[in-house]
Amino acid sequence: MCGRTACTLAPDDVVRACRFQNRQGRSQRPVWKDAPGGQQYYPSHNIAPASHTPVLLSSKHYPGELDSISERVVQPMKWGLVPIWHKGDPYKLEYETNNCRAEGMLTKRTYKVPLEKGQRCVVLADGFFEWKRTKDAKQPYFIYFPHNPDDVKPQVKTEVDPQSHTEQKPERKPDPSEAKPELKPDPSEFKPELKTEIKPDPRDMDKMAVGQKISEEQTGEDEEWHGKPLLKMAGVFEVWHPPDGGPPLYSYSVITVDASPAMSWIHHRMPVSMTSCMENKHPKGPFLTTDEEVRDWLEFSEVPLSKAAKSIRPTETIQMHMVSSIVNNSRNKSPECVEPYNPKEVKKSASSNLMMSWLSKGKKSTSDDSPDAKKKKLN
DNA sequence: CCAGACGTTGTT
DNA sequence: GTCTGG
DNA sequence: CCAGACGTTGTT
DNA sequence: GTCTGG
Repeated sequence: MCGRTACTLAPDDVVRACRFQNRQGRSQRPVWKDAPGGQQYYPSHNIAPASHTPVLLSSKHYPGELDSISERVVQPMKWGLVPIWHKGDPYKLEYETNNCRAEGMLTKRTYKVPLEKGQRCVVLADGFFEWKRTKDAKQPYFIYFPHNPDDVKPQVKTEVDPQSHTEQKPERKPDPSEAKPELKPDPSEFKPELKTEIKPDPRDMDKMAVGQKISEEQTGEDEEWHGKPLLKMAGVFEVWHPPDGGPPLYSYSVITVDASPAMSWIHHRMPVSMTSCMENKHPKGPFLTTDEEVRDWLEFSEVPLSKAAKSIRPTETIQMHMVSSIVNNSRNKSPECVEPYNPKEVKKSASSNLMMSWLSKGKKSTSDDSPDAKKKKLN
């Protein structure tokens, strides 16, 4: 499934990473548009549903306003689709709409209605998290688009080994749980960490500025994006109008399918990820020089829903690695959330154990609202 | 006709 | 067990 | 998705 | 707003 993501690029870099060929065959970047209600996108290594995150859509949804600037728009939208008929607080949905099952998206009211209005979008992220559940533990993984998709394309092999596609980094050995998911329960023991720690203020993360001084127009020749490629997930969005006549709320759902072999050993569902990209400066020659998957999903007026829906399928073009369980708590925004995690080096001091046992028996009163006493440092 | 739902996940 | 908040 | 709450009164 | 169940 897809219930947690990371997205750390500043708005400027998000649109740079979304370069595309426009209808004239020229390189163009989308135009950034803030959410109409003023909700902010906060770059973060740990993003939970209900947050506003960048979403790519056709500028034909803004006729006469943005479609003359660029063919595409990136706009923050709320994760968790709010149906157009919803009453009450849009942040208190009575149903789960973070994901949309592809199998039923053309019949279920909540998704059929926006899809038939052409409200297809592409959700942008560094990657997403998935928790592999074993007997008594759950191990989080970070899943993302590979730097060199060529190396990830499923090779034609006679022997079917799901794990053969999962390891793209030669310098990193497969982790133990990857070796034999069925027979070998994850050996890493995870002490349920009672971290109440909060790494505050996601706003101070725009230090990933890329040295670009040339500010081209969206329509000129555009520089190539040299940073990490963004993961692009098929989505559906809705526009909800509050009864008081305030600004509309844009929200989205990530479309999911049954997991491909590359992922099914972790989880049985996965988001629909676009495999095409534009970075083609590969030593072995060009591979994918267009982003026609993205185009087909976004261009609702040129590609009918019936055709676009057929391109919905699981992908093998992904990479993944174990991450620390500090990602479990969505209040932890540390970069460590996405860093490769090595279960071998379990760093936990005896003092922290003593501290934890001391904490666990010295509490449990009635109303625990003391915001102090929890200034404990991670690790 | 009106009333009420409108969704996903994982687990058993 | 189930809902809310992040 | 996971973590954490899940409640009320009256008094300061 | 639109579909399903009664």
